[in-house]
Amino acid sequence: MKLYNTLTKKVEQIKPQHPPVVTIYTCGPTVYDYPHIGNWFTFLRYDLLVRTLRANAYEPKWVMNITDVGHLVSDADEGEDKLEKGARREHKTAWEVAEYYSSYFINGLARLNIMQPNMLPKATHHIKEQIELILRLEAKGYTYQIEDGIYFDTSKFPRYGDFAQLDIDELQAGARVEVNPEKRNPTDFALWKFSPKDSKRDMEWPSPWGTGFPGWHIECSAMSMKYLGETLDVHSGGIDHIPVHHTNEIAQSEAVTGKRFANYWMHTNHITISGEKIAKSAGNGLTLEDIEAKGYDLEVFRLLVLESHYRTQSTFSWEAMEAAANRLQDLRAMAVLRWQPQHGISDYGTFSFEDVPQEIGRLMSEDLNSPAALAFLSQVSTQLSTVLVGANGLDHFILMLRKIDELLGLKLSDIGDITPEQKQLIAKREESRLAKDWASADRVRQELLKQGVGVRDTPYGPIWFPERLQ
RNA sequence: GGCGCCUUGGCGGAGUAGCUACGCAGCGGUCUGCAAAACCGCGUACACGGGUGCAAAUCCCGUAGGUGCCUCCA
Repeated sequence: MKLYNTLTKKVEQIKPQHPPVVTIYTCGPTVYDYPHIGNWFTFLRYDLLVRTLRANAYEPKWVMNITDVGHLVSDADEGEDKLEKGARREHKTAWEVAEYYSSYFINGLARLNIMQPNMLPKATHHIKEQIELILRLEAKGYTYQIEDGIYFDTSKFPRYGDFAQLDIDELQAGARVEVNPEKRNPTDFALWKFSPKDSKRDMEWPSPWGTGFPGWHIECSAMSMKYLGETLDVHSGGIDHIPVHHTNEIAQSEAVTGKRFANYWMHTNHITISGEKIAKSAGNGLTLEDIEAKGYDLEVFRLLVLESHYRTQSTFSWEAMEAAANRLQDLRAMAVLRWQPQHGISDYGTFSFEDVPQEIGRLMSEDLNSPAALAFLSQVSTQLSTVLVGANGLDHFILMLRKIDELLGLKLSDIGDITPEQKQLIAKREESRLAKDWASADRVRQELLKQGVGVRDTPYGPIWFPERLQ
């Protein structure tokens, strides 16, 4: 399987260190507010990575952290802790805020049918590991202390700017923010921050240097190494993390171990709404609830995510959601053929049922080309709606649906049968049609439509399909 | 101001040298009692200007527009 590697700027064949296991570390959410659909885009894309690895007979070992402390309003280690800020906003403690949004997030993964990570470690549960890592850095001479904390001296790590192709001097020249004048280099970052002397934080811990809390970056190194070892197979995250967060992770991790931190870096691009990026400050941070309020299943949202490639900046709009909803209806109409074997289903034309998931897997294995996989699936769906031969292919058809779901997570094989009453209505309509009682037949069709069941008449008899209820 | 990226038909969106995906919407047709269903067909898309190649949407240079990061942020 191939994946674009930010480290080498090339699409590469994945070679895990200890096949079939593939270790994956993903930068998870900072749990201080509701995630917006842009956040969910990225998590759906990591899900595709894990599903595709599994389809390739790998065993992904996936760790996603939950940042519940220390992520400051500015990545440059300035400003407030987001958790503390969220606490003030909601008149709760930082602990309560973290708990609430962690649960919400984990629940959201399930709602979106995202594969459950093997572990979802929290930063606050790994303070000891973070302190130990800072001690090791200190022992190697990478740290220094100033008034507000312990910092990593990036000038001691010569490859610092390589990963993000940063020109450090240019960054300095172009910087628009004031850097802490005590820092030795503008790119230096906090490993441990001291609690302010005049106030008490909700979250703070003792450390060899004084009471305080860990810097944002150190948690990822500490937890990934604890659970997945010193060198990861794959590290994934949002494209915005390349210049600061991941650059810092690499610096502090490789400074400690002397080994490469991750062999493959996967970065997901962002989505825009009306040509603008999603940002809380822009007020366009739609949530899953907003999608459901418009009457769309979350599978529709997943299909929309699949329709674009993870490395291109893509667009969200309600028009696009509508298109995705129509497309999903087609796929569902194909899936429910399994409940209508009297019409017969079997292998056909260009592809056998066995070939279909294989082809989808092949396309996904080419740097997660989900748009191509969907294009293929749409062709299959179109052909299947007209080719109906014999009932002996039913088992293979159901297996095909399951395998497609394993790859794409669209839950096509989960769609159940209609009720016996609804089947009776369809039979009743057939009787009316035979009697040429069109008024009665149309009345029944209307009744079924209200229940979300559409019927189309074919040479093989009536075939029902899930109709969108709006 | 610095450093990147992008520009494909009405919309979304793949493809990255040679048979011009796919979906949505639209139009025309077939089937049908009818059909909102299904199927078939259509619109001659690759920002603009140069260049390299037998061949460019695909490579190179330039122009225009957009956008990302350097603040928040996936």
